[in-house]
Amino acid sequence: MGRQPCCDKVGLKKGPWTAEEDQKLVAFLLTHGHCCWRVVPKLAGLLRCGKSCRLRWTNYLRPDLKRGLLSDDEERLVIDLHAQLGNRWSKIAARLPGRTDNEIKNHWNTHIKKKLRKMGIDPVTHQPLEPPRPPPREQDATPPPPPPEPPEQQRPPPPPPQEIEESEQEEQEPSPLIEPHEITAPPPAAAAEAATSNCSVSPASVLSPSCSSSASAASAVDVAEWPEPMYMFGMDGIMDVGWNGLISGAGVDVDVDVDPFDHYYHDASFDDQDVWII
DNA sequence: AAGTTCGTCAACCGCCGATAC
DNA sequence: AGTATCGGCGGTTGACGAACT
Repeated sequence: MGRQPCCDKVGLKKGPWTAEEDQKLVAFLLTHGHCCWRVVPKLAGLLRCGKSCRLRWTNYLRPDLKRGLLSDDEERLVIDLHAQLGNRWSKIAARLPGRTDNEIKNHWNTHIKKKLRKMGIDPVTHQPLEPPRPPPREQDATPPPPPPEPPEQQRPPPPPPQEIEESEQEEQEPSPLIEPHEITAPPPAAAAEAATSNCSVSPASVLSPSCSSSASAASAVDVAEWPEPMYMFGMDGIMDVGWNGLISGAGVDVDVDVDPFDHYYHDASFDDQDVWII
C-alpha cells in the first residue's frame, strides 16, 4: 500500500550542515540532478533526510541565489506583494528572482515588520495603525476584556486583488514561454524544479560533458553575478577550491573546466519562470 | 572584562494537497 | 476507494554574534 517510506529517520543527522555535506550534496545534484529527494541523501552518501537536502539546496546551495540583504526595490516589492498576497512567501519569492521564501520570510519578520510599524503602518493589514487606546480605568478592568486581535498568522490574508489572480492564472498557463528546445541543459535549480513534476531528469541534462567544453557560452554570463553562489558555501575553502575542487573533493568523477553555471544565462525578463539559456 | 539582552537567520516541525500504490 | 508517502509551504525555534550594561 502506498509509496515506500520516505527515509529511515533513525540515525539521521540534524542541525547545521558541514562543508563536507554541502560538497557531497552539490556534487551529487550537479552530476545527477535529483529524481526524487528521498533517494538523494542515500546516493549522495549523506546521513540526512531528503527533506533536509531539499531545504539546504533550495535555501542555500542553489547557484542562482542572490543572497545578501534585499535591495530597497526588492523590499518595496515584497511589501507590495505582501499587501496583495499575505504570508504566501513562496508566491512572493517567485516574483523575486534569486530569493527564497525562507529568506523573504526572515527579512519580513526581522526588518520590514519593524520598519512598517515605525512608519505607523500595520504590517499585517497594511493599514495605518490604530492610535493606542487609553489605559483602562480600574473599574473597567473587572469584566473580561474584549478578545484581542487574533495572532496575525491566524488571520486570513487580505483577499488578493484581481490583478494577482489574473497573473497567477497566467502562471498556470501550461504553454511554455519559450520552446523546449531552447533549454537544452537546465541548471540544477531548473532541473530540480523540472524533476519535481517529472522524474525524468537525466544526469546529462544537468551537467553534460559538452556543457563543460562550451566555455564560449560563458561569455553570456557576467561572472560577477556569481560571487554570492561562492559565498553561499559558507566555507572559506570553497573560494579557493572552486567548482572543480568542490566536485572532485566529493569524489565525483567529472571534468569541469569552468564553473558549470557559467554556461547559463539567466534571462531576467521572465519574472515568474527562471529561464536559462545556454 | 564579564554578563546580559537583542537581532539575525539557518534549519526544523507540522500540516496539507497531490499522487503513487 | 482507501491508505501512505512525497514535496512544498508557512510558522517556529535555537544557535550564534553583536550590542549594550
